[in-house]
Amino acid sequence: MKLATWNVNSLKVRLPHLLDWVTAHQPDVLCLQETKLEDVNFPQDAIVSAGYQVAYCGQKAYNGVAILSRGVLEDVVMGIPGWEDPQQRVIAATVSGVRVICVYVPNGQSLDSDKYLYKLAWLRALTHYLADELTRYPKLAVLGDYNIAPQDDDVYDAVAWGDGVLVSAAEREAFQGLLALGLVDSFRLFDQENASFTWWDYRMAAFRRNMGARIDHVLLSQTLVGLCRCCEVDKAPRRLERPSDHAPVMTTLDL
DNA sequence: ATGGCGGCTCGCAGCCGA
Repeated sequence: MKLATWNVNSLKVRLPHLLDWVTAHQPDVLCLQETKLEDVNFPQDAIVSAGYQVAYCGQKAYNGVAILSRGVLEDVVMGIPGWEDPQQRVIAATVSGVRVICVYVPNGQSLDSDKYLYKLAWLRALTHYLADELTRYPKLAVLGDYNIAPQDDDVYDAVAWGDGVLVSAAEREAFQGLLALGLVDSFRLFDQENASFTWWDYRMAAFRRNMGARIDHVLLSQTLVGLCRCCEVDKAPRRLERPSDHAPVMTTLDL
């Protein structure tokens, strides 16, 4: 079973890239973030024609998440149950007995912003949600754009990056709190190239210079860790014309 | 690195992303 996540930064603009990519890589499950579409505008027909079932929850201009699946999507849940959030950032579904949760963690903007406080509160709510989900689903995968680079080697230059969003101590503690639940960063189960990133700023030729950050992650419960065969970032779509600023991350399970 | 890009909108300027 191939599980993938991709922040597409507008599904309307990136739909051709998405259709090419699923044809080339044939993921069984693909989690999308930043669809930036109201549900009435979701390109359901094109995705169904590509052979996928899809569940989505979006809004105008910002945020929006979706799960595409080759197999039947069951028990779809939107948002973090019991935690009111006007922003559409979470969707969950069960596929072949695997509980898949797609997350788009808030960016936070800057450490002195209200958006940063929202990010930290949001991460606390997510942590409680995932703790509960782990008691219900031994096979749990949490994929998405976490907007956190967990370690210094997950950014191109930790000194230059300083103590901003993506790397601040409180955000990294929140990420460690997810791992403390028993979730594992599947990327780090395997040898990886140095300076492996999933996001590069559009500005300053950041991709060409590999000035990026690893902020998109596939976390697995212990049961799935034992079945995990590989995890890789596919940088190819970032080289296309009008790319998303994020690359897809793909984790393969022996299922 | 934060002007510089690229998405969005009660659009042509400003907000947001990361």
